[in-house]
Amino acid sequence: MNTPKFRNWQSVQTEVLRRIHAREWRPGDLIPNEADLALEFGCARTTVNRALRAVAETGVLDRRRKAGTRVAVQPVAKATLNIAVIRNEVEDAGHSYDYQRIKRREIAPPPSVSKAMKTPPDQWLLHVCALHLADGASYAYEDRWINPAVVPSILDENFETISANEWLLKHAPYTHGEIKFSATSATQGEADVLQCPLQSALFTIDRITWDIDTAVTSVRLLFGPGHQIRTDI
Amino acid sequence: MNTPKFRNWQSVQTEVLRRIHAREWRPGDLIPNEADLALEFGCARTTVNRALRAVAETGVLDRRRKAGTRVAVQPVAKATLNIAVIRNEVEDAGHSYDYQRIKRREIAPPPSVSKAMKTPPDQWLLHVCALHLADGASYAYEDRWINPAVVPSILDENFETISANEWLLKHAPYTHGEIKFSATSATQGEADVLQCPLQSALFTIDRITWDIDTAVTSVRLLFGPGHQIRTDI
DNA sequence: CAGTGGTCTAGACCACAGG
DNA sequence: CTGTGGTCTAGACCACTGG
Repeated sequence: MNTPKFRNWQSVQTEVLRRIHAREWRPGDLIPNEADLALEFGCARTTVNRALRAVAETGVLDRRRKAGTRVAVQPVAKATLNIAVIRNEVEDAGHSYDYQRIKRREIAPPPSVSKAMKTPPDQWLLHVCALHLADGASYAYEDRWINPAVVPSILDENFETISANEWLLKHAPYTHGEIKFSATSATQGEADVLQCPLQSALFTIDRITWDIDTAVTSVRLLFGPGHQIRTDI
Repeated sequence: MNTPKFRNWQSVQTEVLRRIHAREWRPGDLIPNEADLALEFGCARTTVNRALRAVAETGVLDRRRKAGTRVAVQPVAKATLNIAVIRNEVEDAGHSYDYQRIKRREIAPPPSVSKAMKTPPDQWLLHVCALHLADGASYAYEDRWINPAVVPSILDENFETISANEWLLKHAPYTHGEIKFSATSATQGEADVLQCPLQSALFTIDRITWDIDTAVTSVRLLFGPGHQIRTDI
């Protein structure tokens, strides 16, 4: 065996990716098990495990006990999007951030919302609408419903200077959530607020977060025309 | 110390998340170092490391050598999207998949494409347009440019029965890429193909993949109105 | 049943960056 | 300089699951 030593899991990972890329290990192929690779690479099995696990997380390898490790036939591209607080998103892009509260009221939500948040239909929620601006121009419109049962102190906040977006992150813990991305046509009201033509295609994010089994907040973010989010794969 | 034993890294992770959630460790707080936690939890430091690393990957913890581990002030939500082969996406949703090739030609691309792919302006590329259908209805329109220099054998394929999407995944390796998500308005041509109204808001994915320093393919996917992609956070 | 990946341990050394 | 996380090792046992 004239394979040089691999000293760390990153170098093992690189070698594994090289073999896959070079078609030494083809899609669908079973690759050697961890113990054999450890022997070949001259390192501990733990190190090989770490490397293979990292590769598997990207979807390039399929690992199953007893069945072994295979090169994925159709590597599902896993795109990780970082959904930051809008203020940070804007400022990191080098623009000045501004915020305007548009509406704040306590009202029973439409059925679609109470259903999604699993709150009683007659239970009122806090409804906050606001506009996020970048360099003075409309950037995103936020339409949010908040369950005051989770964080009662939120009723003391008028959201005139701080966005619900930031307030919640700071004060309301959540355990899990769901995000949906879509494209929607600007309604007249949305077009007015975002200062764009009627029916403009708006990049849309719908997010709902939960604290164990209670909905914390449900929000729809509408981004102005041309907005895009990017990520490397 | 009456803390019960934590036997595996998942349980340590759960406990860490519980403390953060319960505000025992607040945003910005420095938490004990790995060695101390290992002592408290009655497990090896390696195990604590594994747990904290997992939590840090989700953005809930910030870890820095010497500075220690802190609870993130603004946990950037990391949404991982699985971009699968369209056929699988459709079939996994329980629909029948169908495919129609619309166009295939070898032609010099518009400047925007040759620039993005860093190919000479006069270098011709393979241009393939196709429609993906779910249960017989338009699902997504694919507009793709392929660099034949990377995989010359692609010129033998007419893409009448297999989509470039699948062919490339099987035959063309790539090392990295970029994905952009946005919303675009349907042009007349797009509306015709997707059988939707003019100016419909279309969820759009632009992707370009590279093999080291050579562009493999650049593709735009337009999804029909109402399409959304979701993920848990 | 048996082979594979999953994980734990104890100890060690190292790389990095804060002070 | 020193404390922290990052990683490696060798060995061990375990959990799952394919055959």
